Amino acid sequence: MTAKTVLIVDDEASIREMIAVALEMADYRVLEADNAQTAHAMVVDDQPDLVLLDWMMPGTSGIELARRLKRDTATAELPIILLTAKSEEDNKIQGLEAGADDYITKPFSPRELVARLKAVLRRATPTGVEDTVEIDGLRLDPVSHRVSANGEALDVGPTEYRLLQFFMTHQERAYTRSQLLDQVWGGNVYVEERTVDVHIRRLRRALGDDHQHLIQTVRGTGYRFSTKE
Amino acid sequence: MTAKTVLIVDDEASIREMIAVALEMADYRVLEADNAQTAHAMVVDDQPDLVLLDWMMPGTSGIELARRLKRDTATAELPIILLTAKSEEDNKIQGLEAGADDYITKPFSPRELVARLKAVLRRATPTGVEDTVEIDGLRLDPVSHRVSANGEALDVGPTEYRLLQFFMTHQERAYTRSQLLDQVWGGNVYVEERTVDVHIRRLRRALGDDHQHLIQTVRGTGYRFSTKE
DNA sequence: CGCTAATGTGACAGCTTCGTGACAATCGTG
DNA sequence: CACGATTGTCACGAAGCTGTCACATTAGCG
Repeated sequence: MTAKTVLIVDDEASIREMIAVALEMADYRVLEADNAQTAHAMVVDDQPDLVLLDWMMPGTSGIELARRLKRDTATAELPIILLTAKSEEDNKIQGLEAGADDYITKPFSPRELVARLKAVLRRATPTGVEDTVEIDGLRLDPVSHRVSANGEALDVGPTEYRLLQFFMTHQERAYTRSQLLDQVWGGNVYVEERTVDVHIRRLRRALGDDHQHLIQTVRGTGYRFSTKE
Repeated sequence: MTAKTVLIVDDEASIREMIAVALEMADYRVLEADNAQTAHAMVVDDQPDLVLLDWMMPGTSGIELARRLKRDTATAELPIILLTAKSEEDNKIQGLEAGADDYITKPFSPRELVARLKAVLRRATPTGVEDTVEIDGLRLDPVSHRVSANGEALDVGPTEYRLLQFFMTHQERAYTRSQLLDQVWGGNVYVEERTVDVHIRRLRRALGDDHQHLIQTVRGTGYRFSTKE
């Protein structure tokens, strides 16, 4: 088994250092970032297996970054452990709601940190890598987060990307607007059902004349992705 | 799709009224109760699909009722949305711990209320799994929501689809027009019986020459789906 | 072979669902 | 903070579906 990579996000260098040492002794690869901005970039570029995220940071807070990562399909599966200086319940709950998989209250022992980190990694879905899907000349690459038709790049918005990814991995099946909202938008969003129509429209337009027939309307029900007919 | 029933529990008549109007405009059936006692009785008797529960009420508080409903297996699955006048985090947390599926802070817009109610109901509704049926080269696939004859897709309207699905899962048995209206259209619709004939006609046409013999007329009674004769 | 009741069929007005462009609010970014 | 991108919502028209009718056709019966 190859060593797991952990991204530490904290603005205090001393803490990063302390954690890094502990993790390296436990045979993890370590990346560091001191703000949410670069952290996000590193998640995209280096694809760590887990993120250790400080709750309190100047600028975008840790929790914001967590939300952002969980919202994006490409990074939604990435396990996150929140570090929090306060032991207040509020933080715990907000953190877990934001999608964190665990949280650790400072001060903590390196031992404890490593133990919980292992536990989270163990729980983490082994899916990890998402495959590139190519159907009928239409190609979606989760790694580069790009869509192309016959080699030519298509301009697809974030929501349309998620929608397309969902469809391409769930072909030949009709979904109601409700189900799409659940699957693509996420369970607890309060959005009108007709909004789905609009994004279907945007996706169809982005796919161009060659491929929009793949997104089919199932009258009275919803939509379906299919190569047939 | 049958209308969902929502039980509003609040001691202030004016608030109930406001909510009731909003919900009725969105095509929900509305029940009202002004205390936890009667609310509990109505849950048992009328089996609403969702409960909108005020947090602050004289006597047994809303949260008590929520706990009680969640504790009882018969009502544990019933989604509950808490209404709370205070925006304090504490309430939110207690409410969610008591088993509420969502909470809304007053004041709220009717729009928001309906939107969140929809979202909660969406999550609560289990997706029924239905099997593909294939008879004599005619195939109906509930998953892709498609009908095909010997592999070729058929263009079937929504009502004809439901009609065919019913027939294919209830072969070799004659149904009166009245029974078909009950089973396919749904219990409480007022529709002329002859309307069934028209949809039978449309279904037969959609099935094409190869398969329309499957839909048989039972003179003086109604229709039957059968491969025989 | 006529007669009658039951069923088949085409047409159509009204209704529902879907496609689409516009727009304001929000988000992400420099 | 300002700009462009993205998002959710709406209004309106187009397209499709539904229920009903009027009339044609058929089955059953004496």
